[in-house]
Amino acid sequence: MKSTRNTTAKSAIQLLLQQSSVALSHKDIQNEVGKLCNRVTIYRILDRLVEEGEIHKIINTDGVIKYAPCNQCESHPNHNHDHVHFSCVKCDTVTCLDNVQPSYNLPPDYKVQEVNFTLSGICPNCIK
Amino acid sequence: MKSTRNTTAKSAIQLLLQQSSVALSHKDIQNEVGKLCNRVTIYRILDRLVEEGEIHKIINTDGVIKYAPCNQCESHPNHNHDHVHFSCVKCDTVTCLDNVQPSYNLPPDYKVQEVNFTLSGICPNCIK
DNA sequence: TAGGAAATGCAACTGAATTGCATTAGTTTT
DNA sequence: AAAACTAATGCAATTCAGTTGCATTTCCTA
Repeated sequence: MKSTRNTTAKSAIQLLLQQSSVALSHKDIQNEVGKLCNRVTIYRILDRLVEEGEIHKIINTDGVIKYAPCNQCESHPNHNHDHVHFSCVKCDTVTCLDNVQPSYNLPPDYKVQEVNFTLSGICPNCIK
Repeated sequence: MKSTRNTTAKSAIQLLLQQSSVALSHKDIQNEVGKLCNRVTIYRILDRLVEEGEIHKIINTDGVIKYAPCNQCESHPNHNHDHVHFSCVKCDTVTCLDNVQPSYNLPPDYKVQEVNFTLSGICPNCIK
């Protein structure tokens, strides 16, 4: 059986994501961890964390992939990620709005597995 | 003043999109038009069509960019693209659900400019 | 139909992401 | 505590999507 290990790089990246108020891209993380580990390793660690359900992937409206921790995963074992993300065009940050759940009425015969809902505009920090 | 011209390649691509029931990626279009025009030209034509408001861009959940015509643009001059897109994981097609408009309750001080709402799962064609 | 500008083709370039493989470092077992 | 197993890492090379510069072509209009 395949196991997963706790390495220093993995722990550092996981902590980084948990302490960040916004979602981080691969490049953000690379800038932050510096020479702690290789560029390629960051890709692989992020894949692993997604696989393990520790973080989730967000595709921003500009196509850039960002990552954020799954805040509600502990409390909800069968968690889904159907909350709203907000992408600020001014400060270029992506935030998880964990409490905002969108509603919609689909035609019959569509079976939804995942939801990806991103709003873009001006965030409260930038609107002032 | 800058004008825009109707070239054979542009017309062909526009027709292709209008006649397609699903959104098309750059690669889809390239396969379809064959040697009619260059790879780079397709990129530039798609940019132009988006600019002109003839088509809109959809970022799929896997990060692939797809394009679809703006069906309601003629009737709604100040149209927005806040309808739902459905991405089928089985047949890998993206469809515009023009009539499905999501609703959500944002915290105050968020100013929304654009909406990007993509559901993924199994489409009616594949569920049978 | 002639002139000016938009559009195209081609080649080169950029940057993000992936792959293969040798090496390193967690984890488990004795 | 040392050995052994294998996940994880680093590095170099590669792939792929998308962009840019520039010479040439094609469209439009005056």
